[in-house]
Amino acid sequence: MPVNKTLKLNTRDKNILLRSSFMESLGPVSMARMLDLATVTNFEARDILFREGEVAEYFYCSLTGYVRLYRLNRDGREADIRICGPGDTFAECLLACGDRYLYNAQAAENVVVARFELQKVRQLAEQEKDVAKAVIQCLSAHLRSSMDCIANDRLQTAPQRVAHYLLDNCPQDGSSASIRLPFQKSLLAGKLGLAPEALSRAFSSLRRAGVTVRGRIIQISDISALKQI
Amino acid sequence: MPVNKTLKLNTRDKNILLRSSFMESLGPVSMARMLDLATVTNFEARDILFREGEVAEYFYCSLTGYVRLYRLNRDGREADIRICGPGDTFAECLLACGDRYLYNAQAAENVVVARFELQKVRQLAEQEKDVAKAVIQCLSAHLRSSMDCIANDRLQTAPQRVAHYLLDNCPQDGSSASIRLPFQKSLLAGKLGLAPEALSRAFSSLRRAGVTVRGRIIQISDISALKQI
DNA sequence: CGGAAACTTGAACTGCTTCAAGGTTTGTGG
DNA sequence: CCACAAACCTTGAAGCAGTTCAAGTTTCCG
Repeated sequence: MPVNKTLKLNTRDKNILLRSSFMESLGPVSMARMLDLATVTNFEARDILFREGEVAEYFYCSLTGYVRLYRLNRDGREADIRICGPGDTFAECLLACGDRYLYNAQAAENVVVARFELQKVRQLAEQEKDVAKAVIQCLSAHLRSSMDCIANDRLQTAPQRVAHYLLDNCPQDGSSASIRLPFQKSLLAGKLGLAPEALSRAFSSLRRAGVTVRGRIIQISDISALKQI
Repeated sequence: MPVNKTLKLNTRDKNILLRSSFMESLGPVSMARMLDLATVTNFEARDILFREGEVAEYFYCSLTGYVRLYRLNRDGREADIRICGPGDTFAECLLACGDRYLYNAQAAENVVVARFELQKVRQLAEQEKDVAKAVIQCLSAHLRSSMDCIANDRLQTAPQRVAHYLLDNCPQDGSSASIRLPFQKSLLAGKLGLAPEALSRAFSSLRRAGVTVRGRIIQISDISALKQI
């Protein structure tokens, strides 16, 4: 069951929120008004934040931890649509229209989120130009990444998707790198549209390209070799 | 080669443009100013409107015919991201930011499009609230359909995707229906993330559910049976 | 009516899923 | 700090959905 205590923003949460892609571009007035609207909520691992089809009251911003957005088919199989980490907003496409959530949201671990009443943010976006602009920026970024996801699903094999993920999350400079995954491998698998077993096999097929996996730590000995995959 | 003659809007084109999802909600002032910005261009089947990575000057609205948006992988394999018909806008996510096209656009048949200089529409969206709102509506709708696409790709088999498409494009009332596809089957295949052969096999597996195909005409004898697929 | 393009069908193959079993990591309590 | 259990991950084997290639058929359009 969700830990539904609503808390005041502490300094750390506030900083993450102010630096989120949604809020960072706001002017001081809009920023203060958005902060006024925010309430903080904790969820434990596996808690459901909301379900597809439920009447939607809030849009969200993760402050700590990862949230899975996913759909179910009739047999109960799940498909992840997006994984949201600290600073990511979700359910924001309901700001334009729509009164029901479009997917399920589940805490992948212990999570702290800020939420905002959709109705109040809609009003604020009417009044303050920079809020409307932030909504546009945010929808646009998500649309881009969704289109990337469609293209990647349709064009790339499992090892290619993993290589792509590693290169995207890897310091640009240098010929080798080390990454610590910010979440469980099963979450990464879902994000890439794979079963956990397929992710595991993809990692082992990348060994020949110099990728070594130990728990959440991934060593890449040759970045340019990985780009050839 | 593209037929790059720029023409004035005729009455028919103007009507389609005014009823497009982007323009329909605009007030009279914004509508007139958008019309001022529009130029009309024809393309022949297979012409490339723009390529991924090119410097982006315009965003587009189809007035007649269908346009494929797609990406290429290194081997030259293509994956469709979206199919745009009359009244659909594309490349609009560049309004928020970005100076290069994110995908290739190709005319699937003879096509008439309106295009708008991104820079001028950006300015207009700054000035006119209803234009900003139309951008939000438009991005939001595309984000929804992209998320649907991701979920469907990951959850549904080929026959299920086809059944889903038919039900979405089918009059709601009655127990049977007849549909005329608005484009070639190979385009539908791409839209659904399938090879043409897989679409063909999906149709033949739907025969037992009362789906009959003759050219572009598709008869559905039992809509509720199709919903069970 | 004729030719080109589009579609269908078959057969082989590839890549991912599923299921099952064994191994590793993680976190907790003593 | 260690031990232990639970959760997570890996590996193998089998199966299936969709792709690819090739050949034959239908549809479209001048």
